[in-house]
Amino acid sequence: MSAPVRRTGGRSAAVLSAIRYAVEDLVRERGAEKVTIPMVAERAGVNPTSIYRRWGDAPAMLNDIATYRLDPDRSLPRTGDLRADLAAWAGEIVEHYRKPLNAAILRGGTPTAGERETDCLRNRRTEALQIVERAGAAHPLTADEVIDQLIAPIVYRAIFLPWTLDEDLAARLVDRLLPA
Amino acid sequence: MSAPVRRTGGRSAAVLSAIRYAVEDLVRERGAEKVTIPMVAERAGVNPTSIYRRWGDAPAMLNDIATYRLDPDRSLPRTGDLRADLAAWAGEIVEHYRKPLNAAILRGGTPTAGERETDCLRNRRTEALQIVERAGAAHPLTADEVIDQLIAPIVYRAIFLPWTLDEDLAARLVDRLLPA
DNA sequence: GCGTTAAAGCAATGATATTTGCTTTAGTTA
DNA sequence: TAACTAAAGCAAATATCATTGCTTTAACGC
Repeated sequence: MSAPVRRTGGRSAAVLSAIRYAVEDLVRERGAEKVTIPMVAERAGVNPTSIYRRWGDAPAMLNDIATYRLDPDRSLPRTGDLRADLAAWAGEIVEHYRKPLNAAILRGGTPTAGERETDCLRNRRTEALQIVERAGAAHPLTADEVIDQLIAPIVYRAIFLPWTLDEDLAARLVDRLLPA
Repeated sequence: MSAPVRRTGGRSAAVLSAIRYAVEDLVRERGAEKVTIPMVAERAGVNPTSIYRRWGDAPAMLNDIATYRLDPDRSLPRTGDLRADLAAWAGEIVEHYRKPLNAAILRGGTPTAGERETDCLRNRRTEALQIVERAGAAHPLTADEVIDQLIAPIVYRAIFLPWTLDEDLAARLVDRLLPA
């Protein structure tokens, strides 16, 4: 009774990739709320059943694909200066959500009541922890503060006020978080 | 060609009220993502068509009902002290989203791509403006700062980390916004 | 290569959601 | 209280989504 051997290459990989492109197009066109699985399947030239069996429903699919797009394994800024690190990191995230597609996926990937945090946001918290821990006792900054004052405003704007995500938002937020 | 005379009383009012109760029950039971229009129609003892014609789709309906739940015409705190006013106001909002029902409605009412801000959040911004303007030049505080540092963290937590909405969150956030 | 079987495709089915034209009810104003 | 007609109700027709058993394809390990 060992775990079945996964077959992730070849056709499966092609299908997955086609689905990703299809989802990205459709989310851009209609908004994440309105992409349905049969829709994605048709656009991707793939059978709906394949999607149902892989993810079960649309939110799960979106969440998975959103996570994929901001690489969880990318390297974090590490200049040695907390302010610079935070600014670079936050800037990266603002840049990410400035793309309408990513903002739309964020909106659509909102967790259902009682569900767990989305993968995408859990990753942000892990990164915040790394950055503040690296700074050590020099700056008494908690991950919660970073989430509340950097991530929350960015995500809030991405969801509700996407047109206010300008290039220097990250810098402004960091300045308020770490006054000179 | 004048605007048709609305008939909001009597039966229409009863229908609206029944729908509100039904939505609230259903959101509590299944989460906002999963309430469908035929579902609330049945629960409310109302014809689905009435809902389709009034709102068009479920997100619009949720947004409207969410707006109603935090009364846009309630009076704002007005102690004369900016810090106290902000704390009371933010506390009210935290309290609101501590009720799982309201958090769920918030999640479900998320705007679709390209759409306008939801009514509910637009109201928050109006309120923020009133509060900071009332304080005048004494405190150089902009509505944007209030949104970024009070509303955004609260809403972010309500959506993604609802279990972190504790009673003194509002106070902590205000303290960070207006250091002693 | 070859065999095993995971994963994709297909098709039929049942369940839901949405639209639409028409009828009925009853809110509003005079 | 009567006329006007907005809004609700009804029912039939569509459209869409989701599930399931079975068949076909082709990835992976030897």
